[in-house]
Amino acid sequence: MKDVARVAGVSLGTVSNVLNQPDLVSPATRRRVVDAIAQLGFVRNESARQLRAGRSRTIGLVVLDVSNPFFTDVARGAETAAAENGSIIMLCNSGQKVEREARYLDLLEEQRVQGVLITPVGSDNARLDLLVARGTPVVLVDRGTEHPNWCSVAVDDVLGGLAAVSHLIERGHRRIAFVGGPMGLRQVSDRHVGAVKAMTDGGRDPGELMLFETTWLTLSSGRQAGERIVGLSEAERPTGVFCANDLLALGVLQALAGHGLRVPHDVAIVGYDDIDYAAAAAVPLSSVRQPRELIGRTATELLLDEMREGSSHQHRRVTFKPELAIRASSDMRRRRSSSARTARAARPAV
Amino acid sequence: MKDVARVAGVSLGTVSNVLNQPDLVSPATRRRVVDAIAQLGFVRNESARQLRAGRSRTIGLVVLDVSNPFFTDVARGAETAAAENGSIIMLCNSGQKVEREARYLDLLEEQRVQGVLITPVGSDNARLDLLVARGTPVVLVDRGTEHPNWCSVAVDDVLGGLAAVSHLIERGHRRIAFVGGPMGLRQVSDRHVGAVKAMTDGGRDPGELMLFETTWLTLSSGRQAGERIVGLSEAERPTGVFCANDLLALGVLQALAGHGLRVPHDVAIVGYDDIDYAAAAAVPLSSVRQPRELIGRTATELLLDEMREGSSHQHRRVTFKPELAIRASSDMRRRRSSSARTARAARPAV
DNA sequence: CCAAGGGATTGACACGTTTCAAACATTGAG
DNA sequence: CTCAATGTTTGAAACGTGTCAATCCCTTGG
Repeated sequence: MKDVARVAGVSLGTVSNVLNQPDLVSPATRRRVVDAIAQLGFVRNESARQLRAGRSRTIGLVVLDVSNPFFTDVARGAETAAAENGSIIMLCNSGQKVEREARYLDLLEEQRVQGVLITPVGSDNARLDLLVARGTPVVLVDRGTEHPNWCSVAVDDVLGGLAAVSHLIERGHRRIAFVGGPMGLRQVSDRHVGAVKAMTDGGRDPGELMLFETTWLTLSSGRQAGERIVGLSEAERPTGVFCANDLLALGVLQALAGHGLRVPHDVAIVGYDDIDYAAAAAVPLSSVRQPRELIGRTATELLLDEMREGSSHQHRRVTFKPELAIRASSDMRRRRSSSARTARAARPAV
Repeated sequence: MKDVARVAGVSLGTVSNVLNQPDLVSPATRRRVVDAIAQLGFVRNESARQLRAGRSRTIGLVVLDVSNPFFTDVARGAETAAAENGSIIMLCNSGQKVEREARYLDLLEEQRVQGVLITPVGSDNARLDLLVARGTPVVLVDRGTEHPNWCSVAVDDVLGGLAAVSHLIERGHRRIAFVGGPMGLRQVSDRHVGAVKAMTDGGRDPGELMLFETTWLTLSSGRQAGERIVGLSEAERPTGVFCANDLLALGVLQALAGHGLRVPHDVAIVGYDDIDYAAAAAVPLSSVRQPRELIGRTATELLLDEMREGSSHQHRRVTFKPELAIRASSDMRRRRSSSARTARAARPAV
């Protein structure tokens, strides 16, 4: 900037004004400065701006798994909303590891980000509380909270789990399994709670709900769970499987197909998230749909509101309702010989 | 830091030493400083560090589409390599838009990133040349280059296209189509060139290769292309389709299935990238496999090398060979009634 | 012709670090 | 007791901006 000022024959302050408040500068000088900038190929130094401003123009988004299309869709929504505000999203992948999550939070705090949007790995709030206490707003993504110190955007996962398993029960399935994990993840445990509730509501013994716990929410974890299901005798084997997310469901589907089990005839499957690949799967996958981009967008907007409103901000909790999309993977009435329909019926949950 | 210094009863310089060169500080004072830091909850200001250092510890990665699992895998590889070096990856999504790409490059340059890893949208090098001229190293990802000013990591896309279409020809297909676009993307045009070459090598008229150009490399673009294919009469319809990437291939597959066409019986499909969902598709998808994480890792390492070596750096071009993974979607000999095999044969290309 | 007013420009300071020469303290040798 | 050597600690000077009170210059009304 000093060079620009010299070349344009003006003071440093004027250059700054041209960049930040052009209206204050006369057209003639403005022109000279702009030319000098072009001539020298001057590029603003964002670090210095941040240092001066005290805050960066970056928002941190910490997700569980960038390879999961659910999260990239959330990220896209967040990115759009941030761009409208001149902010940018810094995408961080915790990979479901507490240490990596902590490392990224450190990094983000050191960068003095405007705020953090996060789907936390654990349920330990201490680190996040610290962040908030030091002045970095936090918005919980894809998880509700009763915590007074932050906003949250979530989908009612209990309702989603309920809808999925109610659907399986309604279709006549008796041996039903839940595939998902780790249970430490709130999304997983909530969906499980919903599944259990559906059993109760359907007049079943909730203890009957079989549980296949997985370590990750990935395709390969799903394949492993699928192998375990395949390994069971026909009498033990569940006929309806609800998976905590679509990646697991796709993995299970792959494993079953690999062993010659037919979906939905031998085993029906319902996933969660309704990622684009769900409808494109070997057997189009029934799934509980979440408004993925909207979640990201809303979380970002809550954060921006919080920043603007300052101390007068009232933390808000936004909860969306999930929708069950019924496709071929579960769309067959048990104990009937009706052929699987492939209708893409999407209907409101519950 | 000033506060820490005061509380610990030392000077500012000492606090800095504790943080950066602890060995220089006596254990006793070091202890006092560390305690003060903990007590005050002091967090380094990365902006100030960067300002002082002149460079950030961030590496920019600009990809065409974060929703494409190919790129998230590349990102994972890059992230791992960066972490080993104490750097972090900032993931930017150009969404195949030139303006967004330009905007992100501006942003990255303003942040004084260590370097930029990029899969460019266009073939206009001017903006990147500027970056390099001003001192920000650039590594091209997933695209080769003859340009002297930067390193590149690529996969031989001509070879990949060649392998895919040769495979279709060898399986007895006569009407073959290429689905992909925009042709402005080097990856797409190279794969197309390979496809044309395969026609020639197979003794066909390259003019016979049908072309379905798409706007994007996405599932929905694939579905649209699929609809166009379905719309053709049986006599015109290609029996073998090579798609420029797996998302397109999955889209085509979905459209065909939706209209009752059987894959591979009526139409065989080969994709590109071999993303995880390829093997999990409705019909497991034949695909040209690229070492996705390795691409990201290698690109990052090239960049770090370039930074370390400074002006003595020799730009390098790394090229990987793709491998064709043959699965059910193309694994049937034309004009024979043999049933589709589901073998997961992966064999070296060509 | 003067004073007041207003737009345009300036200059100095602050932001939070790192760095490095200089000052200081301690020790051991002569 | 002095000096040199070694090990610690200090203080001040950058780094590149944004801000804001102060100054300058020009116009306008009296």
